[in-house]
Amino acid sequence: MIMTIPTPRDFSFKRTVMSHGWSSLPPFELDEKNWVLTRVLDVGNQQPVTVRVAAAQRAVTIRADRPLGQRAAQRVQRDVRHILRLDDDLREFYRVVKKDPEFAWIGRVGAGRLLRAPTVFEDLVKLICTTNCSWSLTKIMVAGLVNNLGRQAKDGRRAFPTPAAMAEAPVKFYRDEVRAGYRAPYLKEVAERVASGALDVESWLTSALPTPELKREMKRIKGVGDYAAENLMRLVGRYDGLALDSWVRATFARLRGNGSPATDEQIAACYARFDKWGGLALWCDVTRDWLDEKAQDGKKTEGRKQ
DNA sequence: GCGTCCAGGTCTACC
DNA sequence: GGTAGACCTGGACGC
Repeated sequence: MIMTIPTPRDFSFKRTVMSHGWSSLPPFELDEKNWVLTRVLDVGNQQPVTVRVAAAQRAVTIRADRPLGQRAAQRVQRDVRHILRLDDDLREFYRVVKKDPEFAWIGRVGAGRLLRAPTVFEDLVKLICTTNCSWSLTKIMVAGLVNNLGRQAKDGRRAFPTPAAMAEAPVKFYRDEVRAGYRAPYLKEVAERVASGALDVESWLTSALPTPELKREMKRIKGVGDYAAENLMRLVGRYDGLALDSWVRATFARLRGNGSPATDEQIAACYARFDKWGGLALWCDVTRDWLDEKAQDGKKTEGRKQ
């Protein structure tokens, strides 16, 4: 079954799927040769569906692995729109960066849409799995979650586990199978809170809370600090946090400090002129050459976060 | 192959 | 409010 969704004029499929490391974490799979993004999507109680998403003329095409009813098809289209940020309006961001010759390229190439999961819960869990470890360990942890707890699609691929499935697994599972180490009780706890309804992380997408308050709410989750909260803020559409980690600091030093380390305050000052878009301008700045590097040598995402 | 050291972000206890 | 140490793992390195 094939579906087509029109895309905004300023949308870039490649820039979006390559916007950070999510496309290399299951259930995402990225075919960088043919530029096809594959993943398993949950469509309610029925069996999950594997979809292959690719760019077309001012549109994306979605190939589902089986015929879908109307409701399931709508759910798939909603998820793809959400994942690719097709409904995000970045025109103001592009107007702001256009004024700066060093950043005007962002609007020209359609950068700035950051790939995300169909649910805030999945993004949150994955971000906890990126903290205080190498990217290779993040991949091991996420694969452990998906392979052990995710529901299976027709082709054997698996969806990301539901909060309920994660809540049922014991802490020992997170420690021994997922290799989450000290994060094990954090993952169990957040899954239990979301599954029970005590914590509604999906509401963060439309929250009216001021950014600092929303960030405080995110940081109340064990395992979520400044770095994880500010990255999650970006994925719910708020870009004033810089989400600094060791890779961003080192890349900033290489690009803008002639190799000399900068303080966090100096980094913030560099992007202050972009106001509420500062975090997005920073991220576009430090990842500008990713697509070029891919084109040149197929460089993987190893050695960096996200 | 084995042991040791290091990097990574957050939590907690302490001042 | 700020700071130091612990948490845990994979990878790099030396032997």
